[in-house]
Amino acid sequence: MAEKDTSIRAVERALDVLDCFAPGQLELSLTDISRRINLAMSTTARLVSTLEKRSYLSRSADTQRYTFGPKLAEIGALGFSSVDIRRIALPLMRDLNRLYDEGVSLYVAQGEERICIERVESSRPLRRVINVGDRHPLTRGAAGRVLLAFLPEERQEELLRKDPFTTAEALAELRRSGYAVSLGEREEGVTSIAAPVQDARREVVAALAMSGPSVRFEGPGFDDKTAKVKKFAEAISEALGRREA
Amino acid sequence: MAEKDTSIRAVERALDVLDCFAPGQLELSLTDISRRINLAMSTTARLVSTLEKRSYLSRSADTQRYTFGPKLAEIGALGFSSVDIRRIALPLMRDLNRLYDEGVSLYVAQGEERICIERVESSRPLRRVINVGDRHPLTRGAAGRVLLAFLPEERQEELLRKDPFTTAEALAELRRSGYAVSLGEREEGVTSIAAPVQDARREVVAALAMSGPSVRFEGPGFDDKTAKVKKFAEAISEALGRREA
DNA sequence: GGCCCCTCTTCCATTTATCGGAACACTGGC
DNA sequence: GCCAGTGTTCCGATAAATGGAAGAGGGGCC
Repeated sequence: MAEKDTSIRAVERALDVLDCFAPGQLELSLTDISRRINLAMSTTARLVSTLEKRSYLSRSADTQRYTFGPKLAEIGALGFSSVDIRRIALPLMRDLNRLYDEGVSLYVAQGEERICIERVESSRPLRRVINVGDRHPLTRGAAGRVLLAFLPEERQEELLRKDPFTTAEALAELRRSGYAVSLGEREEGVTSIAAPVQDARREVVAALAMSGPSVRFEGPGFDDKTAKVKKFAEAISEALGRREA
Repeated sequence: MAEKDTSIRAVERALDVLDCFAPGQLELSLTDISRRINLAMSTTARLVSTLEKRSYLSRSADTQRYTFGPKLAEIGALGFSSVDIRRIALPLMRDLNRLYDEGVSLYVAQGEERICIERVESSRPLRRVINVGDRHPLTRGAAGRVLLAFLPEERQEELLRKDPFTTAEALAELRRSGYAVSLGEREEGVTSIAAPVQDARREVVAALAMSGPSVRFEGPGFDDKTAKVKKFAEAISEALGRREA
């Protein structure tokens, strides 16, 4: 990617302000920042004020010094909980895909839906094509049920009331077994196996699913595939920082 | 704090770009962004290019779409590991302070030093005054040893080689007992009790310390104070997301 | 294969936002 | 009371930022 020379100076300067903050340098005065970025006080004040207005910086009422604002924590958390999950999961998804040459997807919950955030496609001509960005109800499909099963209980009840496609008992069993299976729920002749992915705090942040034509999933190899999906979901969880119990 | 009306438009626009990204909207094209912020394609391209140059955004080579860049994850993590630890810990530090009317501090490690990032002072005239920002060697003092004890082993050995004020055996005992005590190490007549604070991943990210004149710490109440410091350090750890073992 | 539409890049004349210096207010230390 | 340092506000000057236009490239459709 060629680096353009037409960047915007004011924006670079604002980012220079953010770069002033570092471990051990948690709070800085206006003068501190002005000196580090080597700009006039009035210029620095305007930059800092703009970042503060947008909650990227906060100003302490008592010390009048600046720190990172809540917006950065929010963006940081968002960044990690989406893009980095994909990056970390993708190599393992490819490994799973290579084992069986079946489609492997990663889903996250959003509202009443689940969204595919990463996908490794099968090379076989007969395949269930899924695209990154595809959305489906949480109540439908194996990956949906996996995500639904680990939502707060009242949230589960609310969604089940609206679309009683599965039951609280089935979700409890899912939490026990650690995986879900759907046989042609969204598409006739398609089977899907899904398992939960946890982060460092043992929160379920995604569902790993492997799916394909039912003719390839039925029979003696089914238990092996189920075990592998669970194992790879565990591996992704560990890669995300979840420690052994 | 009066909100200034003289913010910098180009900076606001760049932040508008960052605000386009949201859960479920992990990747956006240039056109997506341009439409959301209602600016010309050329203007949007320059804004996005500047953010990409500074690693606040990344551009996917295959899809040509933008996502949050590594810099935001880095800043987000930094923000949480410093300012939010203080905010979360402060109410509990105040509670501990009220129990005994002694000074309560929170330290983090940086390089070969520890830094005081939060402080609740005693109201008594005889007190050991400590300021936010104060730095001391990791090898000295109760809080220093607490932080030192949970560093990687080779890092401990390196620091002990430079300043053999404590021993590997003492650090092992500290890890076992869960607290450290210093009697006049940095200042004659001052006692300090410290315990480790963990985050959601069970990493020791800070040391909670209560200190004051030794005349007030000696005697029958010492064990009670020690137990309380440990208990409050646990409470702070739980508030930071660390689950029960 | 050609056409159309959309995305994206690059360039440049114009506009105005951005800039920093200056003046001033405020605060803490001596 | 004075001084030094921090921070705020204002304004004339100028260069940065802007958006429109032209064009390249790619994908989909016929």
